[in-house]
Formats: sequence, structure tokens, C-alpha cells
Amino acid sequence: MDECCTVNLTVRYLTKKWTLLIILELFKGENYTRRFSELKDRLPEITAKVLSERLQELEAEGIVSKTVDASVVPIRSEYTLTESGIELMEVVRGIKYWALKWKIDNIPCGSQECKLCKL
Amino acid sequence: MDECCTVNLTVRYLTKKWTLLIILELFKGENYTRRFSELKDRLPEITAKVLSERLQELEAEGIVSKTVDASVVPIRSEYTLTESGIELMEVVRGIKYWALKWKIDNIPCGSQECKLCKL
DNA sequence: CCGTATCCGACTTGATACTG
DNA sequence: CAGTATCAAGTCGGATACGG
Repeated sequence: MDECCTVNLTVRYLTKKWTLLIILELFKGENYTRRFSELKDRLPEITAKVLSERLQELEAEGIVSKTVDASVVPIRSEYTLTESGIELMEVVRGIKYWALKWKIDNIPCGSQECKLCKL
Repeated sequence: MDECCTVNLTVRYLTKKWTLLIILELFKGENYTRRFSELKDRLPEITAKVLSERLQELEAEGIVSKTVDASVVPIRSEYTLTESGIELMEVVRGIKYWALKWKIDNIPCGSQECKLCKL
């Protein structure tokens, strides 16, 4: 599979755990931007370790860009969806529409808007 | 995360390794149907164990239906995409379009149609 | 505050072998 | 052909520690 096509490769990293949910959280931020701690707060069960790993992977793929303002204390770092990252939201929306159409009866938080888990 | 909403839960199992690629292979079969060995042949690096596990999960989710003809030797079993499964192709298409738009230069097999990996 | 590093246990996936 | 069993390897989660 190492020598396979782009689409296959793309499925591989987009479907890594947390990746799509991180993209969704960035999308919901002002200017498609969120800070590390904001992401961590909004994805309550992710660990700093995995969040850090995923953000680096997304940056390497050109899906997320990182800016650091070291002139302030404490340091302020922000992660922003790139143009390609924003377009990935179509994939997340596709999953959401499908889930709301076919799995709506399973919603434990009682809302199609998924307020509880901020989705 | 165990007590989270449907969309979140849906992302969780749709993004398990191989799941989307299995759905794609079924979609490409006649009548959205393929046999176990066909799937295995077309997903060259999947193991029988994982393929079996994923198909059972997809069946449990109502995405795939299974039919077995035990009257022939060897036994013939077929897996077919349900209506909801067919609609999941929109998600796969979304990923494919995105990949072809943003990652086209990385294609090692030299084809947008991904002939090498049957994608 | 924003991380990275490490260790470790748990869960997931992979490799191989082996049946009806 | 269509799987299952077993065991090894990889990935993820959780806690903790540490540095910019």
C-alpha cells in the first residue's frame, strides 16, 4: 500500500483518529482558526500528545498552517485551515448529512446539532 | 466520547482503517455486490481477518447486507451495499475529488483513475 | 500557555497457519 | 472459497515530567 495512489493515501491519513474532528473544530473557529488549548477544550477526550501529532501531520499535508506569536507571554500559537483544508469540510458535511439521515434515532445528546459534543 | 452524538460516533467507525475502501469496492461491483475473495483481491494488502471484521461491522450498521448460498460447493457469499451504504459513496467521492484537486502531483501510479490500486 | 518527551497499558491491525 | 485462531507489531490513551 506504500506504493499506491493519492486517493488511497489520502483516505489513509484523513481517516486517522481525530483528524476529521480537528478539521471541523478549526472550521468553526473565527477565520478558520483556533489555538491549541481551544482545540483541546473542544475535543474533550483528546490528549495533548495526539493533538500535537495530528496538527503536525495536517501541517505537513498543507491542510493547516501554524502561526506563533512569541512576542507575547504566554506564547500564542494559532492553527488555521488552509484553502485546501477548508474544502475538506465538504467531506465532513457529507458524513454529517449521511448520519443525520440514516442514524438520527441514535443521537444520545438529543440534538441534531450535536451541541453536547460541539459537532 | 462513548456518550457522544451520532455524527461523532459515525466518524468513529467510518474512519476505521479499510472501511471506506471496502465500501468503494462494493460500490464498483455489479449491483453493488462483491464476494469475499473479490474484495480481498482488490484490496491487496488487507488481511482476511480485518476484512471479515469490517464486513461484520458494516452489516451491523446496516450499510452492507450479506447473502450466503450454501447449496453450492464451494460456498458462495456475497456482500451488497444497502441503500444507506450506496449513499455513503458521496463521502468517498468527496475525498476523491479533494485528493485529485489538491494532491494530484503525488500520484505514483501515474493515473487519476488510480488503476493500479483499483480505486 | 504551548507544547514535546517518555513510559506504559490497552486496543487495533497485521502475518501466518489452519479448517469446513 | 470463506472464513477463524493465534500471536506479533503498531497505534492510541493516560499520566507525568519538563522546557520555551
